[in-house]
Amino acid sequence: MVATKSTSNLDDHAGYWLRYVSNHVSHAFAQKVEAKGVTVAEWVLLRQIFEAVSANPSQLAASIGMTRGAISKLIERLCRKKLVARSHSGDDRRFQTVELTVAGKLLVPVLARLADENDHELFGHLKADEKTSLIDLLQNIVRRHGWKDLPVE
Amino acid sequence: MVATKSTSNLDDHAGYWLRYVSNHVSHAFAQKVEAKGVTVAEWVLLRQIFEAVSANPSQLAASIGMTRGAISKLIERLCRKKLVARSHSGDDRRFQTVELTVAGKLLVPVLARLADENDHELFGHLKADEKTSLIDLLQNIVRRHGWKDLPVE
DNA sequence: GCAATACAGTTTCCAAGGAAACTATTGGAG
DNA sequence: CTCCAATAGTTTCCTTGGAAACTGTATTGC
Repeated sequence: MVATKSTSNLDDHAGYWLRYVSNHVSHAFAQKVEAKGVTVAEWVLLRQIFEAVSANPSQLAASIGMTRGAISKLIERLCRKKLVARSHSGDDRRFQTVELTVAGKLLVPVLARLADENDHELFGHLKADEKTSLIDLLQNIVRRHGWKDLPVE
Repeated sequence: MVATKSTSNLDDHAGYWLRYVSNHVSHAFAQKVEAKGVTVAEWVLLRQIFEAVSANPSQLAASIGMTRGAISKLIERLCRKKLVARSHSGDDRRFQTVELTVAGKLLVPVLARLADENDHELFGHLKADEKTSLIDLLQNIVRRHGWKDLPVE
């Protein structure tokens, strides 16, 4: 008969290590993009707009997994930095369209390069199959739980 | 000659998926512990004090990877919740000792149970070797980069 | 046509954590 | 002994993001 530990070991939790590594990765990346005057959240949003070409705040909020309020403020900040622009293009005046400015379009590849560098610094030592199986495993978890959004924080 | 993509695919970054999954895991756990009136950061701190039996704020800050200021506030909150207690035990009056109260000691196993549940919900579908290899891989990354702290946010 | 409702975006209020200044205590150099 | 640097903890200020109330626009039911 084996006694059950009253309090299991924190180290056994995958979530613990996931968060541990994830936080370090984000933090390292934050320092890199900070030099370009951008936060991680801003990068994620820029990247999303870049991919979508243009989108409205609500779509962005849903795809990024932030509230509409947070996105509203984030867009406001990016507008002030002249990286994106808002407009009322459609006939329904409730909707806006958010697009990258020229400066924004120029910045995205620069930031993407930093993201590549960061990934390489932190995961570059993994063998190719180790990295793909890690990503596969994580994607499987996402699929399995039906997560659709892309949470930022 | 193959053209280089100007902007690599976000999905290729392990960091992206790591953060994606990690955020969801933390969020799910936050909702579970919220019912016990505790935040994730508070749980991490309680857990750390539980393991150390007693410690001073600076040690806790270092081991948890938060600033001393943040720890100070966190301890203050836990004191108000009667889960930990501060005292000036040593002869050096700059140091304090933080210990779990009886209520705190009783709560830790309850929260640990929730952590187990959460881990099982989110990673329970993995085969045993998949899970251990995931954890090994993450621990390797930590070791390789010499990270010693345990960042919370 | 006109409420009532729904929806997009904004704003307000709040909690949390980092940076750095601040207080109190200790140890050391002279 | 005294002044100064180092250290532990606290506090202040600031940024960020969520919750939920709020504004403005469109749609629907009557």
